[in-house]
Amino acid sequence: MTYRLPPLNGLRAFEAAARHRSFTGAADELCVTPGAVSQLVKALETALDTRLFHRSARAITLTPEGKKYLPAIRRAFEEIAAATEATAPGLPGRKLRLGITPDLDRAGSAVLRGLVGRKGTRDIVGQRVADDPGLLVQGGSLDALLRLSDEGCAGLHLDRMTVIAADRSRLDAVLVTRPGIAGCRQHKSLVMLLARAARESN
Amino acid sequence: MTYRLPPLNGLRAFEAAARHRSFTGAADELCVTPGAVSQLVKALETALDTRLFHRSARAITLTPEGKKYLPAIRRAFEEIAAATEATAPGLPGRKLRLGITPDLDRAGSAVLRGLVGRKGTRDIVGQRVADDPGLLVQGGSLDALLRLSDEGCAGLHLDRMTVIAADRSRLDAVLVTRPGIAGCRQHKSLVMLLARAARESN
DNA sequence: CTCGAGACATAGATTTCCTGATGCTCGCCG
DNA sequence: CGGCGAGCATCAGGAAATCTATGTCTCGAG
Repeated sequence: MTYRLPPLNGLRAFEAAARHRSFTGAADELCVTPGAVSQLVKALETALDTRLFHRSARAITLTPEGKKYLPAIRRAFEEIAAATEATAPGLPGRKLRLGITPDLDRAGSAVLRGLVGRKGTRDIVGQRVADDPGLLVQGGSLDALLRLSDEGCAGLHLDRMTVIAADRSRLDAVLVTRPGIAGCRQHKSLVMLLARAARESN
Repeated sequence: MTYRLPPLNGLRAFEAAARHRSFTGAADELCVTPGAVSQLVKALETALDTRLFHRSARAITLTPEGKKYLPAIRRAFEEIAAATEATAPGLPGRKLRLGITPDLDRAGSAVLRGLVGRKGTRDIVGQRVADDPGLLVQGGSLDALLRLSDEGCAGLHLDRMTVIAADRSRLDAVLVTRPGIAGCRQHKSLVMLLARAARESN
């Protein structure tokens, strides 16, 4: 059996852009520039001869065709991601080493305190570190870094998060992750943890 | 949600190679050289840090990890292919124009005669043409060409088929298809038709 | 033993892809 | 109403990935 498949990297850009409702957001996730995402999506649309997004100056929205197309693509990627994680785990048999910058540590978030604590969680062990994405290089001492700014993170995976400080104020933080790790079990566990904490403190 | 995905083109090469049990066969399908497939698979194995094939001089076989990995990948590609065909059909609303070379036409296969007949089938209309893959260029008069040789088909999708002649002898034919069309509904229908005819004449 | 098929390695060439700059459009706000 | 600012499109140039071509090796068939 032979498959008729569109450009797969374009498909990935499409899925990410749809999820973020933004080419810029997708670009952060994919560690490329917004222009690259724009080109990938356009190439996909050309290959399909079908428009997937409406573009306006401020936002993108899915066309009916895009809406129809997306769920299957999402399922397919979930399937691939799950199988990959099962066959070749991203962080086999160890915890994700999370760095937390002094700024954030000082804010005294309850969740973060739990992560830095004696044993961390099953999947994560936190530590206070300098605010330096350079610690994330291959072979470095960190797998991910939670900080306030997204500066100097070219080529790194970004997730924007809200962190609840001790005084119940909300901080806009950025979880910077080494590519190749982003999306593995431990990383998902971390993102979930932070998202739940933010959601529960309304 | 963020996905951890391996190199998608390598995944495609992996799936095709597993199906053909051969890098060369996969290369035909993907319209590249066997060396390219070899490199894509190796890059995938490196990214996963997991060996997917055992290589011997004459053949490749899946490792246990490869065996475990394959079904999910296959399901994912099926999902994508189906969604793509549903959202953006390869040959929207028309029949596949199949060329049949004089050699094969003369052999007088019953199935082929049916295809060339007045109306063809629901999906296919056949015609006798010269043995020239050049007819398959974009904008040309053919979508696929059934012939005996695979010469001069660089960059075109190949499927190897068996055709039953009028005298019940078996001919090794090659179905050459324009890339971008291979795998669409009409093409699948054609491949099925020929495969069934060959199977039924044992 | 020789031959052929097929996998691998490498180098060079080609193509793809990404970046960075620039321009545009739209909504917001003074 | 006119000046931002955010975000997407586009383009040219360059970086990076990918493909081809060639040669080598191994194995199995004859």
